[in-house]
Amino acid sequence: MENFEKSRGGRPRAFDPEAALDAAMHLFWEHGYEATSLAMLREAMGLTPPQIYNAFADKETLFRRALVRYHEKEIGFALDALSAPVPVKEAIRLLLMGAAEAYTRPGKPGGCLFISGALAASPQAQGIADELKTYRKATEAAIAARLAKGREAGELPADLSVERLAKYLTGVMHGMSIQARDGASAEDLRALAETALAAWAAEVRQAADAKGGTDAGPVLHD
Amino acid sequence: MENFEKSRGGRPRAFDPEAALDAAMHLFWEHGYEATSLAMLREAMGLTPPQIYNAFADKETLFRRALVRYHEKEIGFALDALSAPVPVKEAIRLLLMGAAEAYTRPGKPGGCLFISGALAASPQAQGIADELKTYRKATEAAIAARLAKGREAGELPADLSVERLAKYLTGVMHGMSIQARDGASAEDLRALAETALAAWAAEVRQAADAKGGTDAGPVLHD
DNA sequence: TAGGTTTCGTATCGATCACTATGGAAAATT
DNA sequence: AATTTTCCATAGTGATCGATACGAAACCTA
Repeated sequence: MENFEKSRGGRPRAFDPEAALDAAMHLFWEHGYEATSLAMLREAMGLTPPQIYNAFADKETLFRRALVRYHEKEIGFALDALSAPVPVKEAIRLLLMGAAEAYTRPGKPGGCLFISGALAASPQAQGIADELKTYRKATEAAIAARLAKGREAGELPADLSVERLAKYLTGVMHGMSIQARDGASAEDLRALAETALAAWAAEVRQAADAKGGTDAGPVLHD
Repeated sequence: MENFEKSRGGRPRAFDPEAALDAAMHLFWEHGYEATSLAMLREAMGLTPPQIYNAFADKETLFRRALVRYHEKEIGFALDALSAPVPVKEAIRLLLMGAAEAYTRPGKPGGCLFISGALAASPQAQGIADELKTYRKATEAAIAARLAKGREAGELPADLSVERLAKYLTGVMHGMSIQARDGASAEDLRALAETALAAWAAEVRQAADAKGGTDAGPVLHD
């Protein structure tokens, strides 16, 4: 596993590319893509500009590599939760609770890089914003897929809209990310997740009630 | 109302400051504070740099004025909903449905300026990020206040945590803002809000059940 | 050791950033 | 009309942006 990249002759690198990438990832996570200057990266990575550009091509490539590393190293909880051999409700619970922990990890920036990285961007960085949107959409799609699997397994009402519920759950995670940025604690986020999960029960109950013929009408219209 | 600022002699302005501020607000809304350059502002506002600086001091002051204008002109729905003479549940419903509409208004950038403006920022723009956080926290506090008022009116269980519920509802609004940025339609957001409001009913029911002595246990643990 | 290859450190590159000095033009005041 | 005051347009300011040119240094192969 070590020395994966074969030496092709020439002077060897005087730094660890993965450690440098980690430093860059944390900086992007904290300040976003455009607001992170090369001067800041240089200091955090402990490298000179030519070292950075030789190893990572340019700032945009460095950011995209940081996204991949973030996806692999920081938010594995999401894939773990959605692929866990548990009922769909428990899987979603693991997902939200994992987010509560990952978004408030000590020593790490609050929230999710896929949101903080570039919600708004200059026209020049539109491609970066689009890339992040793609990551967010992939999460939503993964949630929808897990919900659909649960529905097919009979764990959810057959007439439940998984797309709609996935949008809600993704939105809740996004909201948790911003709350984390605003200083919410892991416990705050867990409480938020609990309330969000209560909606799940209500939504399912509502669908089940409608199915059973005892339609109680819109839940909130009283 | 017109000619509010008295002429103090000298050559009058050749442009409408409010129209220029509107243009700046939309640009900040779309691209965020730091990613909006003066060149972009100059073109969108139809002004020369000295005109901008004479009227608005500097970029930061211009942005803060844009925030005030946004608060007054674009998201009045929030204050309207929270101060409407209706039961608290209906007020919150108005709030979320108002957000669904405001975040997807045709011809306007998606989402909320208070979120898109600067979730992440460079160290130099930390003050701007803090200012936006203050606006977000004010919304959360206003929601909590309305919930507390409803609780005192007997519309909510006495043991309900308004802070916790306010954090959830604020988080949902934040999530709606990001979903809007990612292309969600007003109908998508209304559906998201409906699901979020179902959580409300579940949470209240849960508290009421616990109060009534028929504790059914955590809703989702089955 | 000679040749080839890659990275190293130093010193920048042009472009763009937010911002302003300057001087004349236009309107209000006297 | 004379004076004062403010705004206008032109043309730039120094600073920082992302990204490099250059030649020396350090490795490999032969």
